[in-house]
Amino acid sequence: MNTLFDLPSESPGRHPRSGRRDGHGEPSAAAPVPAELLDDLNPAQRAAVEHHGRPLLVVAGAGSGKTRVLTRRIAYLLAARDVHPGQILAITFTNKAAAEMRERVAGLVGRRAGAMWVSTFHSMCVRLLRREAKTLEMTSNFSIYDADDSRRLMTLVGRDLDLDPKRYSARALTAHVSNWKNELIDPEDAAASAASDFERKAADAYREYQRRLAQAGAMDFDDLIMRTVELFQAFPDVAEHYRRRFRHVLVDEYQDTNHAQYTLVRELVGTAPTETGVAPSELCVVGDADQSIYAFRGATIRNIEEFERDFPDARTILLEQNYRSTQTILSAANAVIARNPGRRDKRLWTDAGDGERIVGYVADNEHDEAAFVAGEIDALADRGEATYSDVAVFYRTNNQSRVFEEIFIRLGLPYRVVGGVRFYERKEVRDALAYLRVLANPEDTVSLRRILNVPKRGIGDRAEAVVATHAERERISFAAALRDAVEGRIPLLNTRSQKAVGGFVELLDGLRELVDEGADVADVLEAVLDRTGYRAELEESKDPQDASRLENLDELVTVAREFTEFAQTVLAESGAEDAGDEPEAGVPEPGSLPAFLERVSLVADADSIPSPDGGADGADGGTDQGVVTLMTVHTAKGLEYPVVFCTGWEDGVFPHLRALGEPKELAEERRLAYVAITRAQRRLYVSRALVRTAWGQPMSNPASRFLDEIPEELLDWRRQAPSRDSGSPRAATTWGRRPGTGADSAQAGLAAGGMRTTSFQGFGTGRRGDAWKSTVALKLDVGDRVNHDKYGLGTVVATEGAGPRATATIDFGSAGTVRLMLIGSVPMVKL
DNA sequence: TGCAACTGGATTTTT
DNA sequence: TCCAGTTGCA
Repeated sequence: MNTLFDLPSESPGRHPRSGRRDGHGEPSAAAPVPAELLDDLNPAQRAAVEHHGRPLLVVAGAGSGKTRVLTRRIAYLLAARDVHPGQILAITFTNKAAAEMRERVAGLVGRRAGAMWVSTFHSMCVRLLRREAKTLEMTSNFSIYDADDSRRLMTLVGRDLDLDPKRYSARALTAHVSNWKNELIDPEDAAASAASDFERKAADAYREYQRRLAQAGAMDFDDLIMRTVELFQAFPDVAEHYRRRFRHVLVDEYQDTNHAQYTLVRELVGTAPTETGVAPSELCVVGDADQSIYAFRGATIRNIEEFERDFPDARTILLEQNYRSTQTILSAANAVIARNPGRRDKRLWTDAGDGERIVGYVADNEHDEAAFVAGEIDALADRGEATYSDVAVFYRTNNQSRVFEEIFIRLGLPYRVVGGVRFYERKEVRDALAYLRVLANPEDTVSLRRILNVPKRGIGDRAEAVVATHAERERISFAAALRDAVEGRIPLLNTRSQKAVGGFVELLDGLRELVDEGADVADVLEAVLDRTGYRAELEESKDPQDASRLENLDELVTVAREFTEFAQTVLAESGAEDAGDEPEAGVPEPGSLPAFLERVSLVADADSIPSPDGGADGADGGTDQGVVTLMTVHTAKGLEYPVVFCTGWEDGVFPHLRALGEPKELAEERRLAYVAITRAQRRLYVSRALVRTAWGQPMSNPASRFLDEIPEELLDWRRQAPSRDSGSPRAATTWGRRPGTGADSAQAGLAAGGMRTTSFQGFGTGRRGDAWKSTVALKLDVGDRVNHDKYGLGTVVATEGAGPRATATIDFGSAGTVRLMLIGSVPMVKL
């Protein structure tokens, strides 16, 4: 969590880490000579740094020195082109990236870096929106709702609109709304273009959701972007103000931008001079289409693919020389990604030599796979070829971490799982923050209702509903309705509840007094935990989970404490020279409650990933060997490790089951595979399991098609699948290497149009040598009618395979079209 | 109101 | 299998 405090720099001239070597082999700080900034760059990198004028797209392959180019370019703008730091806006996706960029630029140019804006899309927008709140006629004090808050709000909306929570789950609705916002579609447009029952209802929900957000003085993550775009489009003078200010805009990870973000960038830099003659700003975007793995969150790869069309005069520079991996690893990555259709050809290369071959392993099951990984890590450590912190284990989905944890614990291998439930997503942390949010913004309904009865104080669902109804009827906020309740103006509320509500309101008032007196955030937080009885309740509990909840709350208090102290140090340091600086409009006072809330809302804690270069920043370094890092491939993006284990390379796992029938999703999975491979510096392992237990059922999984796409000669198979003619009882299921050509289109054709693929299997694992129950439960032909326990009535539209591999594709009407395996206990009868 | 039993669903997740 | 969210009962 150490990047929590050093970004963005709110007060110009502040740069807590200046003077510190940044450890990236950059030229020394202070006044750099322009030539020195170019010295150690390759020709393509240099061109990207020196380029000026037209919009620039830097296509930066994995490990090609992307951050180096960005930071050097900024330093070069300052040193050689006489650009003022205040004219620079650099946008990233993560705080971590922003912090790194800021730090590295500071290492190059020193204190001047402080005046740049280096921030994430979201914090930049928050800053703009708070500043321009008056223009938009909203409070500058708005709460920021994350996915969980949004879902809660949507649940309320769904109930209000009488939507069946099964058909219209808050989850599905918020996803839909998010997509609309990413596309800059407002509720009216959404309603107008709704093409299905679901969309019409979702559009209704969208409108109501927005109304309630506004009422609560809140914005969700997507709003931050969308509203900023609206701001620029509705008020050209505001847009012009910022364009005049930011003459240089740099965007990192451009392949991950969604439509709204793209539009925002476009509005910011402009494409033609304004009426008053402000020319477009200089734009430089950096990215790699092959590493676009967030389409499911609205990122659209088209932004980078069509950059030259969007910005007609643009120049593109390709960075293909890789400084991270061996040629073997790069060749594997190149071969896999080359299978994606319609991509710009790009081939990573290195002069670092071939290195070791990639080790392949076919395990009997996931436990066997984990044992292999653990054994291999042990062996590498024993031989002194790697320390634990050199090693990362990747998997597709979080639940796959379990088997690794089990065996690592058993063997005493130090490890750390990154991801999963994050700190700020923990219930107790969110509860505590909800109190703070209500104190900062009394109208924040979602937070208010969250803590209304937490800890339990006798305000149950009924009481809450009565108050909510009152609020609706009187067209007042929930907070105001609570006050009405206290004053006995809600007849339906019984006296006991009324008393309880009274106590709650009093509690909040008391806490708010504390805030008004200017108490430190940490003290307010302590007061919350004490006065509510939250801490006492956890302390009394015997549940061991509650002990860790307590620890988390203590950690939160520490974070708050450090936040205040940091702000005070900065104020003290900058006080002298920056006196006379007016507080910037819209920026919360450093160290204040709103500032703290903003920070924790916009910070993810992926920051706590132990750095592989030995300088583990986690507190759990344990041994001098560090710890092995376990994470999903998604979290691994942007990281690198000397030794990488790619596990679970099975069709249905990676690529994920739900991607198998969708060429677009399959392409994204392949990019994910590409990301996984290119994380490795020296050694790469790829493994799969023949049988894997999923949802309590053992599943036989064929080899991942991505495995087949790695050229044979790069692979050193440590263990192969038993061959077809080995005569073993398992022979019938051999999933040997399929002819690895064009399999995608065939698969795609098989599973067309949003089809779901499910298999039901009821046999034991091969390991124990069980004979196959090769009885096919149902013999089906095209046209047969069936009744399935789950999907209901259906018609067989296709059959494939025979014996244990027989499958049928069945159209269940409104329940969808499903491909089922027919082996074992199929919950379905033929009619 | 609060607890226990039940049901259904189940990727990935920078902010 | 495991979790969260809902329902039914004291």
